[in-house]
Amino acid sequence: MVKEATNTEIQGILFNSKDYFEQFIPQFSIDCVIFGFHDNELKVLLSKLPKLDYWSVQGGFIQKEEDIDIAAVRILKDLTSLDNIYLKQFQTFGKAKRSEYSYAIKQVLKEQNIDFDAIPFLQQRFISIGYYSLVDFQKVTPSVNLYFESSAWHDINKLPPLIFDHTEMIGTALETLRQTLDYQLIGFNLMPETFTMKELQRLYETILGEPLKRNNFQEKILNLNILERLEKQFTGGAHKAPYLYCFKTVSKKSI
Amino acid sequence: MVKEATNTEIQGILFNSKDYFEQFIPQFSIDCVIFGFHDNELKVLLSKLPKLDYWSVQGGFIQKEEDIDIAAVRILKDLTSLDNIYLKQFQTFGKAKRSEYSYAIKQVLKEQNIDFDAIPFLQQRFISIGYYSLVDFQKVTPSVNLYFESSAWHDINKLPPLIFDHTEMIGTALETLRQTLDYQLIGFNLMPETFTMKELQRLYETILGEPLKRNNFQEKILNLNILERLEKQFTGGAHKAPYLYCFKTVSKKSI
DNA sequence: TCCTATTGTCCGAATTTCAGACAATAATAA
DNA sequence: TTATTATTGTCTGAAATTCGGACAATAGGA
Repeated sequence: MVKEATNTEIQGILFNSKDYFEQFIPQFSIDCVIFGFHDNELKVLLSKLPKLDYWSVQGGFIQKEEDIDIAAVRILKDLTSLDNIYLKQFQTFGKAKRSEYSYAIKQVLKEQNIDFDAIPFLQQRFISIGYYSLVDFQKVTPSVNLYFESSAWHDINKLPPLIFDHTEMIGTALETLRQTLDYQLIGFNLMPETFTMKELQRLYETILGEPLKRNNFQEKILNLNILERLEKQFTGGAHKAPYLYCFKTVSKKSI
Repeated sequence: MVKEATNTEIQGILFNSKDYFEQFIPQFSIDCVIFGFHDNELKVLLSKLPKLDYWSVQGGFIQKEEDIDIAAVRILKDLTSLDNIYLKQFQTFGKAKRSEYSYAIKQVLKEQNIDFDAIPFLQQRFISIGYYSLVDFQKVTPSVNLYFESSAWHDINKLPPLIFDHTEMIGTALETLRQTLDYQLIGFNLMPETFTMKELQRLYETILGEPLKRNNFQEKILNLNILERLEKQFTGGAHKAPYLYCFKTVSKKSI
């Protein structure tokens, strides 16, 4: 077991490997699949490795004396600056070889003075607890984790190359979201404050991956009695204007 | 971080703490909630702490280079001697203080020369990945883990005092089982080779916690076309004898 | 003023779920 | 042998739900 501290200069940040071992539980991470809805597309927030077309679900580590659910909230807040968000654990990923970068990737990173092999804490195998969260796209201000170049939203149907088992991870998160949507009203967490019925229908169609009947969808949702009808939205189209709606409930988290 | 090996004599087994650190990932365990069905009751297999009325879901540790799913299969086999069993991960438990024995329990264990405080590997906080499995009650030959006195099946509605967060763990496993039963035919994993329709109905009623209509249950199950009707079962009752059934499918695991 | 595209709602058909009824029958009692 | 009893297998129609088409209302443009 590695114990010695090593100091590494990465992107101008003096990084002390010993800090990791003192602060966090080794071999153990939390990854957070963040879903948002925009332009009639379901998207996930991903971060890009510098100078590589490889992307990653973002995450973090668990402090020595921290509940994992608390850690997940903290990590999500670091990544999105959002609080009080729908956030659920969905699966733990633990293939022995899951968290190894390919030689090619390591080389490119080394050219940029990022050498994970020099950070003992990161050299070990990691088991990762997957959480997924549903956020209001408009409210997120993404931040970029250490070692990454940028963050961006990606359509769930057009995912870029992903590191590790992150493609599978997003797939499992989406499948969990789908199944949960069938019997819980979590979809609303993805909507802005006000919205039309058509926009809500598009969200459901995107998540479920199938078209829904307009009349029946409207009837079903209205019968749930969770929406408040607001003023009409005049979009300028040559047709009847739709109503705007908002949720009756107070806390999004509890829906 | 503790590195030194300590030897401890427990129940006649010379136990080397260093082995733990060399073989397994620290702070990380797998717990396996094993469900069986017998006497019209849904039961879980639990192990008892010696001379204490405290019981535990059984589990094990993950080898350094072992996939967690593989580890779960290995652990289940150790506990039940069964292979090729329905086994699914359902949740990971990670409260910071979840894996601490009370002072009172430690005292009683110490009187029997079981001193967990003397085993550095076990002194740390543990995060545990919960798996649940569905087994044919009749086929299980339970084995008892180190440190435990005996194993026994317990009715899910009459659980004894449990250590750590194991009560919650069993509750979550049961809830997962319930929800999965609604759209997958996993119930069959709990049945013996042959059974009557009434027995199958009792299983469903026990898991779902609600009575079902005999006629509609029979019709629905038969329409699924997964059962093969065998000979009648003459039990000696003064009434029409029911048919025995078995599954058409080959592998139980795949249902 | 008419036309078009979309929205909100209604209503009947199709399907599924639900509940009662009844004949069949294995063992026992008369 | 026959009647009785408890349970099983199946049928059928009612109730509830889902599904799909139709149509009036309407905002803006022609």
